[in-house]
Amino acid sequence: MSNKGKYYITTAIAYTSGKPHIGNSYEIVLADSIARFKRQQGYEVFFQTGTDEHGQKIEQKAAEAGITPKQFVDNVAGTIKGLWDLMNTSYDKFIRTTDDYHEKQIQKIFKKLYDKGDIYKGYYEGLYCTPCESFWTESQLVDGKCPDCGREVAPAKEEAYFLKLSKYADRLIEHINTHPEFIQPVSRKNEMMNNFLLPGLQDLCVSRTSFKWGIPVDFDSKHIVYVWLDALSNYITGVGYDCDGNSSDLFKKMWPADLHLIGKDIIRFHTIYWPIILMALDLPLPRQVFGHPWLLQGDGKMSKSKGNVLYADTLVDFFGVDAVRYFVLHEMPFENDGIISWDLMVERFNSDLANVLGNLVSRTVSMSNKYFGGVVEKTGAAEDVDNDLISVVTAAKGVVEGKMEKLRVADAITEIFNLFKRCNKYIDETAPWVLAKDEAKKDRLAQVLYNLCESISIGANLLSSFMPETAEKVLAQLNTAARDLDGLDKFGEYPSGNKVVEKPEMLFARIDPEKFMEKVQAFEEANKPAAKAEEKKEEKADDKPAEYITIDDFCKVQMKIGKVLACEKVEESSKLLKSTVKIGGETRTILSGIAKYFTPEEMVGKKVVVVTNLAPRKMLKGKYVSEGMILAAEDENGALSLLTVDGSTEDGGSVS
RNA sequence: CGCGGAGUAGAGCAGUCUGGUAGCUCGUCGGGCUCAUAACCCGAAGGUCGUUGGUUCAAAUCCGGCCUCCGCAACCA
Repeated sequence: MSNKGKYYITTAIAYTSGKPHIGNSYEIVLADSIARFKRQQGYEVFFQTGTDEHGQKIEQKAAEAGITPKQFVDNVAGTIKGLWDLMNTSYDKFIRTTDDYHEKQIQKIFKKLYDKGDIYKGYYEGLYCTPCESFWTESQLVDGKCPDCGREVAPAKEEAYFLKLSKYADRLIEHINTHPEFIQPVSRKNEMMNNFLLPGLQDLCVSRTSFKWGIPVDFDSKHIVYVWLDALSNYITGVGYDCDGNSSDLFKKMWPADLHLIGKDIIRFHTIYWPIILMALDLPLPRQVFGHPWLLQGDGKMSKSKGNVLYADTLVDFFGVDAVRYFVLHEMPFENDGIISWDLMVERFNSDLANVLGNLVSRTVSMSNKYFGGVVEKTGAAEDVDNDLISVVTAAKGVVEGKMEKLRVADAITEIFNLFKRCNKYIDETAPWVLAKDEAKKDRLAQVLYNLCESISIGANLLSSFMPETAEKVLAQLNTAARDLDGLDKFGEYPSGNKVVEKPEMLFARIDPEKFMEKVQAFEEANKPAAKAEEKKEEKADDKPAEYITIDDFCKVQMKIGKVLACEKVEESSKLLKSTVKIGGETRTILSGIAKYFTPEEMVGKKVVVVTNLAPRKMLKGKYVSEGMILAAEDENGALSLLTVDGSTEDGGSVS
């Protein structure tokens, strides 16, 4: 294998605030495919991924769960690593930002930049809300008040450290302009230039004092290093960067990274802050940052309470690892968001994996057995019809490489499947079952089967970066070894006289869509209560939901009949209706999140059940106060109906 | 006017940067074949490219207005 040099690829490190769903898992599979492909091409690849474990959000979540932040992130990081392993991803390094070598380096980096003057101590000036312990900018305020709690804010100053972005801005603009491949896709580049770089960069505040879960600034320990400075630096600390000049050989070989693969939402951090941090450290910039789009769920919104959030491990249970890899890679377009749904997955599974690929292998292996006892021989009995097959198959390597060069992974896979489709067509063109009837055409029949075995071998080798297990299984059925990419444009390497397996193994068993959807529904049903409980736990981890309440508890809830006198939409919200409700002698204003289900007109005149002793709740930043709750029933599909009383009960009547 | 994205055949998408016969996969219908996982192969139907103005010899593509949908944010007492 020719050595083409090194290739250092990273994913964004996953934030350990919870279990990643299938959309999050997509990135690691994408990176893995690229890494495997580069290895097959002959590059010395280093593939790094990991977890981002610091920050206020994690501190809060841990507190809610009643455990330490470290316990919390250990748990989630384990889950994430388990998922990455389940997806058969071939990362070389899994870094955690709580790893001690990383934390030490971050402190050193911070110190170095401080000594150099690129980080300086200043004051963060802004409008401060004391109870919320938060700074706000003018534009974030709502009616001049804190957007969180609606209280007054006051101008305040706080000691903080800043990174001199402005010092390097021109250099960065120059770099982006002279390296068109740096930010991919190109539309993102324009976004960064127009929105951030050209208007002028403000220095970035790179320390925090409002929480503790992070890496302390070692010479000023009440400050915590800004999580992005902490997280981004994983790309160098993970391969052994040392601030004092004692970097590892690995670092010297691998840096700069060849590709940072990230989600489109964090492009700004990777194409502005990160390059500037590197410039300040006198390190070269990564060659390319690719902001991939998102994988969204098609059939209805993902929601924990509906129990329909898709996780990689669930999908693997239903389809198997390689099928899931195929879905996410194939459905994800290059620039726009992709959609994933049960229907689409079943369709792809049946038509692409079972019909085109699985069945092709199956029919080829069984014909080889049927006609030649499994022994495939190159007899040289060629015909014109072979030429097109051979040219398609031998061209595939170059086409796939071209697509991969541009990171068009979905297109690369499509090309490989086109190869398999061409094979199916070839079978039809040559009709081996006809040849088999004529003893004189035995040599020709042998050559046809040989051509098929060779074509499938080449296809399977091309597929191995994307669906490693499947490629291996196909090659095993053809009883042949994996090849380097280099030779895949040559036809005829499959050993003549080779014996394929006796019985073809079914690679992908066709799925009956109806039965399958029944299974899915049963699964979602089964998961619903669990998901609901989990969500509740997340929200209120401290008080465990009691299974029973006493009659006394129940009596604490006062419910009365109210008559809706007036109702209007709340301008600022798409979900809220504001109702004026008469309950006996008093009238109350109640806001309800039911605007999608009822019009204000429908509401007026209804007699509804109202919880009257619920604490008043400020909503929409304190602009409104809701003084109770109108009860409604919700079914599985999320459709709502109001609890009303029939007939004669007057408003003010109590419910028990 | 909170930020961002999207409207192309029944479904999912490509094509838009760089204007020049509207394409792919699935589904549907018709035909062929029987080696194979009711699979495979061939053919057909199906689109005023969201709408409306403009630029141009020529617009899915460039420019402006409008409509609709989605994500984020806010919010569901």
